[in-house]
Amino acid sequence: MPKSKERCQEIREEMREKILHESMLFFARNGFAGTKISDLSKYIGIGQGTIYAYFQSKEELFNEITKRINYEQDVKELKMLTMLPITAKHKIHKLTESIMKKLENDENYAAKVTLNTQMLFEEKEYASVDTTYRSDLYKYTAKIIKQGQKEGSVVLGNEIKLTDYYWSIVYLYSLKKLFTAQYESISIQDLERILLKDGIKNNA
Amino acid sequence: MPKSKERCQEIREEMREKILHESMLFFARNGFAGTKISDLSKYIGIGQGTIYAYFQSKEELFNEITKRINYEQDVKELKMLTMLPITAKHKIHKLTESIMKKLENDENYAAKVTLNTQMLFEEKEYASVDTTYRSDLYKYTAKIIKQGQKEGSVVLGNEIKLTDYYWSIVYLYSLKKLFTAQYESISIQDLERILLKDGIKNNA
Amino acid sequence: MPKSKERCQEIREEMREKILHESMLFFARNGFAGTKISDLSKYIGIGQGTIYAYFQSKEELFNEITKRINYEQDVKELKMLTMLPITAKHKIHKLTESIMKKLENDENYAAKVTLNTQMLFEEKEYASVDTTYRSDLYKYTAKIIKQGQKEGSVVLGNEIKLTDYYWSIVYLYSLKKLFTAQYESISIQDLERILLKDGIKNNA
Amino acid sequence: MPKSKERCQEIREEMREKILHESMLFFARNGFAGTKISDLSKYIGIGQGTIYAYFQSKEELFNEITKRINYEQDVKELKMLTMLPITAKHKIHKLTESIMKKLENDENYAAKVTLNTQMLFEEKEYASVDTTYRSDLYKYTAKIIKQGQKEGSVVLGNEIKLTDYYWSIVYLYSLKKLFTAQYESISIQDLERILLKDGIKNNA
DNA sequence: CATGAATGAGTATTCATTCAT
DNA sequence: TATGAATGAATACTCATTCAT
Repeated sequence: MPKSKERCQEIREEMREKILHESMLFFARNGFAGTKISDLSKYIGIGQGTIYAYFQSKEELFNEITKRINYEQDVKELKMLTMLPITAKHKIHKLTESIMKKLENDENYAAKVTLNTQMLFEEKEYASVDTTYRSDLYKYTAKIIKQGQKEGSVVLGNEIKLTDYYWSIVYLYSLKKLFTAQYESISIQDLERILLKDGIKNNA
Repeated sequence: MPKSKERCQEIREEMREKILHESMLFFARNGFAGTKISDLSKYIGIGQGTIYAYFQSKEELFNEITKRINYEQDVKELKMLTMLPITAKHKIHKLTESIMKKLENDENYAAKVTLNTQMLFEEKEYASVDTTYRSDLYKYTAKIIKQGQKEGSVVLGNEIKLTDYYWSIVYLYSLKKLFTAQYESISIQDLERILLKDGIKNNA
Repeated sequence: MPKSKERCQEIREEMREKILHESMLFFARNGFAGTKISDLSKYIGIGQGTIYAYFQSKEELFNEITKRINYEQDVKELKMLTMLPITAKHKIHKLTESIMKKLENDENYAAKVTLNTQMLFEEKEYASVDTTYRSDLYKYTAKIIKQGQKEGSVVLGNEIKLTDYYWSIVYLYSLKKLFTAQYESISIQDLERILLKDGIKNNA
Repeated sequence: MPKSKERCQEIREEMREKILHESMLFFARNGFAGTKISDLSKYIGIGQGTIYAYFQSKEELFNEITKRINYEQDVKELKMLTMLPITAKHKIHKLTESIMKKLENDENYAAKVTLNTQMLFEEKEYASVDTTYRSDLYKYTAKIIKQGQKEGSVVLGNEIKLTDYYWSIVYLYSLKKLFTAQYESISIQDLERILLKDGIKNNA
């Protein structure tokens, strides 16, 4: 009995995870308004009512998902990268490589990024856009850019704008991966070039 | 009577244009599912019924809009640019300049581009994505890229992929213009860098 | 000027008549709820607004029409027939003949009868059904039936019920005329037989 | 689970039947255009949405109902009657009696007949009016009439026209039953007289 | 005065949410 | 607890009525 209670809790948690997980992709593909609960539940393979056993409303589910999109791990990685005693060019290469790998292998990475973009476009206050994770991700990227500009390997210009440019392209290719059938990623070099001065060696 | 009949036709055409024009922006901002006819008609400043006097359904209106998004002018310009006896680098600079100017001044340019992107993501055959205008735009851009690669001013790589990369970023900044309050465009140099090898002089 | 005023009045009256006349048939065919003003006006060959220049509302038009359905002439004829010094059998024959002729030749007779029937079926008080004209028509018909029953030529039974039976069949064939493409009327004998005892000679 | 699935199917079928059944009467009373889904659902005692869980549209529901109006049982009965080794007069009496009884006791009989009439009047091809059931019902009735004419008990005249006449009156009294508050049926003799020569004994 | 485009109240239909099983 | 049928508020669409021309 006591064990079953725990087990029960576990099962609940599992189902909740499942819903959250599957919904992320579905919402990312169809948007909030374009997602019908009936379709979503069919997609997940559960009854419509089940969703409401775990979430109060479609909106709560969506919010929960977007909350989930946490870049903790990403931020942590990036932070460490920032502090490494290597050239900015090298850091940018590492970062880009890591992003492209995730985009390639982690299906949810694209959904995560896409939803994040969607949120920005919802009728929420645009001011509050700079949620923590984002500002952190940006902060560290900007730091690297600044370092690179000093070192002469990164193009000149406002580092925040360049940061935004760089990440926007990551968003863009997340969208592409999510929506286009025969997705073909850009190369690491192409993405790097957003920031790096194009030495002859890069593409030679 | 005969004159008034013509005039009547004219007025009808004007209203149709008005609806089409205003709806484009609204749909671009809110998406198809996210657009309510009641809101849209209020936004346009007409009665709900009026919309149905010109279009059979919300869907038809949307389709009509997307059909409207024609890049004829853009394609024509680009075609002429392609054939000019100047360096690819110069052509790319001209093209980029022209795009940025449109993005800055023509509100509908962003909507056009955004809707086009949305269309790509609808549940249509992804195969048929390469609608004419697009393929034309791509065709000429690719030509310039090829020229540039020969001339040594453009980065190496598959010219179609590079073309897609370049235009994708135009889409991206159209989205940004449409949806973000304090939109700040990238610089011409930033966009050029997608294609051009970065000579030291560019950003110095 | 004074003449033009009269003429104007005349023209107005003509148009009103036209609308009333054409609408009768249209309403008879489609019912009140099934009639759209847009369709009706197209059918009449005038603008929608014109109808509202003569009638306050769709309902007023309909009411005006039903008011118009006056059986004055019919009642007068029947009254005279009733008082004629001839056998009931003869009277019934004459009446039946007259009805069949009208049904055959007067297009509006069928519409008139049909609308009258429709009115009975509307959510009006069923009690008030016995509008004057009707009660008059019924009164005189019943009188003839009574006479016939005394004379032995008419079937036995409640004379009101028989009256209703007889006229109902007139309604029925009005409907048929109005709605069926290849309308074929019943014969005078068939209708008479509702009331008359069938002498061998009748159909021999 | 397996049992519950069957049961579920059963329940679905029941609801569908219920909607179909109740709607028949409502449509018969109010016509297609005159029937609002909101009113209908209130009348049935279900939510508006429920109707759409079983039928795609108001029109489909209406069509389904009219399809439902099957006279199979009636046709079967009549067919058997036709083949009985008795006089046509007797057959007509039996048929008439049976009809009057149904009209009296089966509320849906009137609705069935009324809707059938309404269908005839819809903008369908009038040529295709002779749907199977009807032609069967007519075929057998005509047969009896023919027999009666040979036997001398039935009035002369085209048997199809007489058949139509006879059934039209059944329609008529179905309408009356459905729509008039104090419905009073005609007598069996009155209906028989449409076909039978009036022997003195009949009404004596 | 006649018109038909524009309007918005009214009606059909959809879909988030509830609830009996 | 999971389900999916039922619900009705929200939304798409229609049509009687108005009004500028």
